[in-house]
This record gives sequence, structure tokens and C-alpha cells, in this order.
Amino acid sequence: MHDPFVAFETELDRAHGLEDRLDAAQAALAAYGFTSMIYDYTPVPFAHDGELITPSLLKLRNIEANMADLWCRGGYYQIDPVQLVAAKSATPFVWSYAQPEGSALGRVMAPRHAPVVSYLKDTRMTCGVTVPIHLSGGDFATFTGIRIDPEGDFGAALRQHLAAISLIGHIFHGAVYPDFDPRIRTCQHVKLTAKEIECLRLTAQGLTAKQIAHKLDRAVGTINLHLTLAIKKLGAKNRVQAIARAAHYRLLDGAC
Amino acid sequence: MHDPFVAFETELDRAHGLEDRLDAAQAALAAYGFTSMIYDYTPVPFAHDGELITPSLLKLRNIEANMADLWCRGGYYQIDPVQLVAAKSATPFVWSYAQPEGSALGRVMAPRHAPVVSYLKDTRMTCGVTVPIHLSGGDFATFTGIRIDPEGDFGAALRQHLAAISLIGHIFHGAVYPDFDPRIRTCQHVKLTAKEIECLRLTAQGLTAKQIAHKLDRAVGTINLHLTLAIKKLGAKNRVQAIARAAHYRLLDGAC
DNA sequence: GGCAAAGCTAGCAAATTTACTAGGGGGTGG
DNA sequence: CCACCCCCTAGTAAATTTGCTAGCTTTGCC
Repeated sequence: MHDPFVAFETELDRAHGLEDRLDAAQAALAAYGFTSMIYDYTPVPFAHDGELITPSLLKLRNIEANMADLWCRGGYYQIDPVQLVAAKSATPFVWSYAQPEGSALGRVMAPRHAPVVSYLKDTRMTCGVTVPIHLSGGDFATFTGIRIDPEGDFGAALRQHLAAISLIGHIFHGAVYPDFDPRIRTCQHVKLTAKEIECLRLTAQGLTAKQIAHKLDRAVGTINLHLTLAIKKLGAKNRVQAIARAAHYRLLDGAC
Repeated sequence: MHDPFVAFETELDRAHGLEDRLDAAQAALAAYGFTSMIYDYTPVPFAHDGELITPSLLKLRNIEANMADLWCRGGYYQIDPVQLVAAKSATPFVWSYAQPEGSALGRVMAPRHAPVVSYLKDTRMTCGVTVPIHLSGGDFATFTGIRIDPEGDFGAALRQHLAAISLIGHIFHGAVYPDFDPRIRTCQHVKLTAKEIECLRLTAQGLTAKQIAHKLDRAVGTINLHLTLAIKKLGAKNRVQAIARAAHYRLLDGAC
């Protein structure tokens, strides 16, 4: 029996680069009746204040050109209720803005989400499947299939495909993730200099500023200033809180 | 068309408690030819030194009685290569000890894993599917179907069911997770007292020992001692490293 | 009921951090 | 080519942390 997932994996192996693989994923979704696709990746889903962080990678297929701008620069990502559900759950889910009542989406929707809901209704992308992909390092991706102008019962029909779309999403992510460059993989929510990050990591490993100064062959004053500037950029009150936030933003590269 | 996943969800809704739901999941797996099931959950998959942490919940169905003891108290969990692959990946996968070559399992297997491999061969549980479930909080579960005495081509046949088993695993976890009690959800790798944790959390929020003393109406010496003891238990060199490790073990409850 | 262990209480000297100060060099844009 | 901004360099007084000290209370077990 021909396995569609093996065929998809073969397609992904043959594709060269992210854009080709996105096209392959789009074709795989089309076989299930989807017209559009969204894939995004973020090293850290939430800021320390609980706000969703704009992803470092957002890719669209067959979607209005202004969506990327609204989501990445217009603040729409932070008020996207589907993204909120995905960030807090690990289970793939069908969503519909036409009939959100009784669903996970319906439970999180609030007035602040209205601009996103309006936009998706205007562009007739009111129905889809989202696969949350939480990764072992705390990073996070979503893989979404959307149907433009869905028929009345398309949402119900989607449930038949949830298992397949979920696996396609995981296979796709597994294929593209190894090629992400360091800028995509690193949280840009707070921008620290290389010296600031280096000093934070050594501090998280238990070295005092004096020990770091000796290790890096620099004056203690220099190390203290790097740490102080990092504390300020992280909005922390002191060095300890800065380390807690740096850990949250996964800037420590596992150092502890 | 009858949706087996909706039927499974209904079954889980009707079940009372974790054990009943495990039975329901076992029955769902049996429909795909599996004979046995494993589900486990851990608030933190890895210790700060990279070693796998024994899960706070491990449930087995139709598996040798001594497996729980070997895995939870005998150190086998730490040398289980399937668990290592699952902890580092998010994609569900088929595994076979009969023919591990060329698979993710084969790439991680090393001599230190031999006791686990021997045990699974002795108990004829050499083939299965594992669904890693990484959660948004950093916690982690696995859902595994196993076939005892698999026929020669069972591994290949399993690929047909990977999508279905993956969704079943996610649905099952989603059904049981809300009822986990705090002891299961809290990392027990390092045991700190309530006062130690309280002082660590307040420290991570940027309060000095003096400020904490004022807030808790205690002497500074008292706060300092709680923090010092926590530092020792975490094996840290100082307060900053203790916070980095507490964050790693998710003892801070998001505090930063 | 008694004993031991664990947890919480608190003080102090030495070491470290915090929060300010200031200058030089490199890169980018006009 | 020059000016401005950013990053890296470094010093110091006041505040805080570290790492030890010791005693009291509570809890659990025999």
C-alpha cells in the first residue's frame, strides 16, 4: 500500500531549501482540500510578561500579501487567538471563526482579538487546522492548513484529516528545522551584545565578576559594566533577576 | 462517516480517572495491532548535567511487572534510547530493536544502552511507536504502543498507523493532564522546602534578601539561610547559579 | 511519651554586586 | 572626511551577598 507520508518525506528530501519544502507541504495540504498554509517558528513563544512574541520565521502560501506585515510588524500576532491556543496546547486542533462556540478557540476569544477575526473573515480564511509543535528546547513552531471559502461542513470534515495533517506538520518541521540559521534560532525579543551574553552565561555558570574578569583577561569593572547593561536591557532589577529572564528567553544556551 | 478519534474522545470522557482512561487508550491501540502500552510524564526531561530524569508518572499496560521497578528505581529510564530520542525530538516515530540500522534509534544507541535493549529483547517487546509530547511549559510526556512478538514486517506496517497513534497519544494526554496533582507536576529531582522555594521565587523576581525579609516579616539572616540551603541543594556555587538551575528545573513557577 | 531529624529562626565579617563615573576605538551615514 | 552612535575598556563607594555560626520549634517514628 502506498504510504502518503513516505511520499511526502521523499518529496521533502528532494526539495532544495525552505521555499521548495514549503511548496511541497502546500501540495500535501492541497490533497486534503486546503487552499493555504502558514508555518512559523519562534525560539521563545512568550515574553516574561506573558505576551506572545512575534516569530523569527513566518512563511505563507497562497495568502494575502499584507498578512505577513500585519502579523510581524502590526501587532496582529499578539492578538491571534489561534496562536494563543497553539502556544498553550500540544494537541492539534480544528478551528473555525464561523462557529467558534464550544471550541478551544471560542474559549480564548476576547474583544482584543477582534481585529484578527475581522481580517480573517474579510479574507475568507475562517476555517483551518493548526498543529502546535513544541520542541524539546522550549522553542515552538506551528503548522496551519487553511481553507479559503470553506463550505458549511468543512470544519466537521476536517476532523477526518486531523491525524494526517498533524503528522505532515511534524514531518515538515523535522525536515526544515536543522537548516535554520542561528539568527532564527535565537530570541531577538531583547537584543544583547555578544559580550553581554558571554558575561551572562558565565555568571549563570556560577562565576563571580572577579572570576570572569580573570578568565577573560579583563578588568572587573569591564565585566560589571557588561552585566549592568544586560540587566538594564532585560528590564531586571538586579543580576539574579536578569539571569532568571535570560533563562526564560533561552539566552543562556543551557548554561547552569 | 464514523470517526474513530471522536469515539475515542467519547470513551475518555466517559472514563473515570486515570486508570480507566489508560484502559481506554490500551483498547484504542489494540485496534491497530498493539499488545502493550506505556505512558509517562515528567515536569523536566533532563537534569542540568544532561541526564534523563526519571518521570514522576509511569503507567504500563500488559507489560512485565518488574519493568516499572527497573525503569523508575533501577536506572533503566536513564539508559533507554527510545526515551532519549523522544526527549530530543517532537516527531512521532516507529522504533525497532530488531532492525535499528538507519533509524533515529540506531543513531543514538550506544553500549551503555545494552541492559535496556537486552531486557526488551528478552521480553519480546522489540517493536513499537512512540509519540513524544513536549508541552508549552517545558514538561514532557510520551505515549508508546508496543507489539509483543511482532511479525517480521510489523515495523513497516506500523508506518501506516503513525498518524493515528500520534493523534491518539495527544488526545489521551490532553484528557488526563488536567487531573495531575501538584506532586506529579513538580520536579522532584531536587527536593527543596517550601520556604526555600518561596525565597528563590522572590529572589528571581528581583527582590534582595533585605526586601524579602521585610515582605515576609522575617530577619535577613533567616532569608539568607533559606537561600544558602537552596543553593547547596541545587549544587550551585552561588545565588545566581542557583536561580539558573531553579529555572531549569521549573521551580520558579514562571517568576522573573 | 521521648528522642532525633528536619525546618525555621537569627547574627556577623569578608567578599561581591550595584550604580555611578569616564575615555577610546570602530563603524556607519551624511 | 567628519561626526555621531554604539561597544568595549576601566575605577570606586555604598549596598548586598556569602558562608559560617547557633538555638528553638515542629514533626515523625519507635
